[in-house]
Amino acid sequence: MENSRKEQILKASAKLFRGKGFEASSMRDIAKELGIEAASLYSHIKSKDELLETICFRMADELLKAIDEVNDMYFNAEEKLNMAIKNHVKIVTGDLDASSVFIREWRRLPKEKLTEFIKLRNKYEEGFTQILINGENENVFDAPDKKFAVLTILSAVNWITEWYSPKGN
Amino acid sequence: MENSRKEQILKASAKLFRGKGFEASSMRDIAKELGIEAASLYSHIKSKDELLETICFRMADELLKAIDEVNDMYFNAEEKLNMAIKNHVKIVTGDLDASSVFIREWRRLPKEKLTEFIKLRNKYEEGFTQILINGENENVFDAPDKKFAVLTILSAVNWITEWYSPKGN
DNA sequence: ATTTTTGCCTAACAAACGTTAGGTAAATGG
DNA sequence: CCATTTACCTAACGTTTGTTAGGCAAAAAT
Repeated sequence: MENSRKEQILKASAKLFRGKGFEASSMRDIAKELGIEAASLYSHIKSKDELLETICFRMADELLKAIDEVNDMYFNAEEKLNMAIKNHVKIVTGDLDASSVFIREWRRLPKEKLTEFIKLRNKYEEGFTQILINGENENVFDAPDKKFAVLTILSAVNWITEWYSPKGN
Repeated sequence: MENSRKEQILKASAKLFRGKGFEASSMRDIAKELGIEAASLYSHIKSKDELLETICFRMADELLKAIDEVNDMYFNAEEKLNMAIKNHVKIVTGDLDASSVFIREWRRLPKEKLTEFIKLRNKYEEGFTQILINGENENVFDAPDKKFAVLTILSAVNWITEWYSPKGN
């Protein structure tokens, strides 16, 4: 169940999408990575778009679940922010290929799925914003423009995928 | 000289590359933006790759020139860092389309140009690193891992292109 | 006034793309 | 032991892609 052919295809897709981008990675490239023909992929998946969708929405769901858990816990705002960032880093470093695609290639989602994705992403950002609002009430943070602060935090954190290597520091 | 046809093509390309990505923007799309046929573009440019190259390397050169100027000036490290970031922001906000392409689409450069581009980008980052080293000698900054600090600064600053609007705040 | 250059056009190209159809051999299940 | 499903194959499709060839009218240069 875990290493099904579909899962292997997703893994190979994420690797290629990360390296060369979504549109520059052809079905024939993905197939070659697995040692099969391009047409054979369609025994397991419906379309190329489905691959990008699955990768992006899986990451989004995982991140959303994590921040919801943090926000439901009864910690103070400082602890919450700490936990949220730690979780984010853990998830992102847990699958660098998929994360890179999630961060970098989501724009290539088909229009209809794109708006759905952006909705999820905004929800995630609101999770962070909520922590900052809590922090302001507790007088521990001072962030007049919360939206701005959240984006700055996430932009810095997301840069991980560019330099983090599993065996490096 | 300033609004030559080639310059118009570059402007339209940057806009499209930013919006839909390099590979998803066809020559026919770019031509339509200018009200001409795709084949007509080739009176002014050599290839589609040339468009991406010109956009990316122009930005790189402009940024490099700016940081070199700052680093040659005799300010203390704090002033230098301030100036460098201010310049970066000014350049990036000066042409958001080109900057987005520079930040987001440089990966799609042809292999040979890609390594050249990365060399320039590293040089730029070293400009920042140099400032942090100066600051450490002057005991005004404390950044044990300079490479990391520089990337964090730049990642935050580059996020501008995602939210900054010429008429907004 | 005549040549040259410029800036566009239409038509077409070969290559690459995502995807479908139809088949085959091996694994699976009753 | 036979039926069915699974996982792959080859061949081909229609479309889109970047790009070239060749032409034509207007503008610029001589």
